[in-house]
Amino acid sequence: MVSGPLALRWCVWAGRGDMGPDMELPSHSKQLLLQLNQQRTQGFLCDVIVMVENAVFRAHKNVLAASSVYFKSLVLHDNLISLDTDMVSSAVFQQILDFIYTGRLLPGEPPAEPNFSTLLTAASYLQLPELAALCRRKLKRAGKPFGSGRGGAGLGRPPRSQRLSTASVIQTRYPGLVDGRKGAHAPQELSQAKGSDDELFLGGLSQEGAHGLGRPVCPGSGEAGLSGCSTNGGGGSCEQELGLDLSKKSPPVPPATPGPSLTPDDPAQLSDSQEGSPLSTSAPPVANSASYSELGGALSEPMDLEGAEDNPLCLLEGPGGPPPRKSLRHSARKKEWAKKEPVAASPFERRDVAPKGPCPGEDAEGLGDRVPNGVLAGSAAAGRPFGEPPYPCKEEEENGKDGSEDSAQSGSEGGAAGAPYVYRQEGYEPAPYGDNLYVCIPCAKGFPSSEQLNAHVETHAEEELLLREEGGAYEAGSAGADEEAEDLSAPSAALAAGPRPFKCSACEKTYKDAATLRQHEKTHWLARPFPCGICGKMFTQRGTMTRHMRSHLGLKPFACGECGMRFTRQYRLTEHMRVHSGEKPYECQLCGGKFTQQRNLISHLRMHTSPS
DNA sequence: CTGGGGATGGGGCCC
DNA sequence: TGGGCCCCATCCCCA
Repeated sequence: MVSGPLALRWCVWAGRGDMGPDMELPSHSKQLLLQLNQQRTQGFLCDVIVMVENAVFRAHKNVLAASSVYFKSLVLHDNLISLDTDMVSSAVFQQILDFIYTGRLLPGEPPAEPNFSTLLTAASYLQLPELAALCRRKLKRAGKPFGSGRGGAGLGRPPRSQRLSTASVIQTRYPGLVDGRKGAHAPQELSQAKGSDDELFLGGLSQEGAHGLGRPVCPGSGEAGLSGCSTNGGGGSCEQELGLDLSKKSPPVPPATPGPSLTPDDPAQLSDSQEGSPLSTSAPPVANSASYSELGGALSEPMDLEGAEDNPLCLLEGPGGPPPRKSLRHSARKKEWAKKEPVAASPFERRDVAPKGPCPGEDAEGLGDRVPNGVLAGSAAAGRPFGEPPYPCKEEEENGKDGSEDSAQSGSEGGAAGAPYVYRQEGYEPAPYGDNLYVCIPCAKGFPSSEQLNAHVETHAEEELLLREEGGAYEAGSAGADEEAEDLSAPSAALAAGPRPFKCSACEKTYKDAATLRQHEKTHWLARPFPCGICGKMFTQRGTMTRHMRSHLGLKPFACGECGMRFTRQYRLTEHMRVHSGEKPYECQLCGGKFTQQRNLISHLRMHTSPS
């Protein structure tokens, strides 16, 4: 098949040349381009994702490669491309992508004359000679000096205000992409980094994204929209049916699972798989050009899948078919989330714009008028990798620059009462500076960021350790930590399994190292520092959040070698394998009943112990 | 219809 | 950061 751009070029060539007019279809190239652009906006057959700032754009490799040598080199080996945000902003890239697909410079959002300086910079960077020439002409005509370097008028990055409007640009242009509910758009996100399993799942992601974008759908376990996409028990077999090996660690699934021998040039691989894409490590590709945060922001009602059927992007419950069981389960679970976390405020705070204090007129939950777009405003501005959720990045936290974590409070778990370290969510001071939202209860000190509070807490622990090592009693009061004075004798039981000098000041638990203690102490916080970029659910641990993201994205790295069923966790696969092996290692001591899973034994034991 | 078991998904937490 | 394990919730099947 002649690819789009090739066909276009052929057409151009043919138009010029030897063929007679009767051999030429004048509208062919136009129609072709129109189709391609339409497909792009729908995400249909898009096989590359371009990440700019926090926005992601889906496109076709062929088209990009045909437009730019630079892209050509990039898309050859990567399905996920990250552009230098100093050279091109998401807003500018939006224009450029439009240009590539239409041959025209479309007005921005709001409609305005393109900034040819920034465009020129970006065009030069992206090696789009035609666009660059166009920009030069325009600039020359306007009598403006131009250069392709950084700084001044040539800056690729528009002013922050402009960058902030990216979401609205995207939203306006592709409303369906950002209008939906959780899951329905399952942004193709890579929350993982550096060769993690998730890296391999972009294929699945793309596929899922494509579900939502007009491709034939094979959601979860249900409708076989794609030929050969079979229903499979717990679902999730589509990847393998599509020839996507999403499993790095588990044994390859026999049917239709290509080995790693595929080269990047392999069309099959080009289609969806992200294997081997180094850039895929940090970027959560989303729909066509929806921004990560935007999705999150738009998905501030994450549990609500109602109405998703109206949306062509619906991934889980596509129209015209009974929702697969899994979808229902998902739906039910999401609602359960909603029940559990009524205060699921959007975590996507504009951290660098909004004051850490209250937004005027903000409601109690912090849902008010806040721009649900932390990444766009903050992370993106900071050039934060896409995969980074919209909470302060490590560096920022370490520098104490951020970490306000000032958005959502799940509050449903985490031990509000008696928590020693509290994120103060009420009683904000309007002052933009000096509101120390993180309070160490033992010593009543406030800190502007969780990281600083962390560091402070660590000093408590280290102090304690030091004092223990010196054999001295912990001196209360001197450091204002008198509340901790009482419990300094390490529980001997805990020490039995090795020294565990780090004791939680909120509970009796002890740990071997400060890091684990810190991790544990976060469970006592009201604030959960790690929000899901898709649904906004907050987590105390990054790992839990990334694992959670997998569930959004249908990332199932672990495939059963027997039946091909896939799982999000290795442990699940291990459990599952007992189904095939018949192994029932868990035995009820009361009735002798055997179980394949411990949890089912526990459930069974309850049956014994319950009054009924 | 109900209860029990099998199986799966997700979150919390520790290592 | 990921693995492993625990717990809870849920669905499906079957007696």
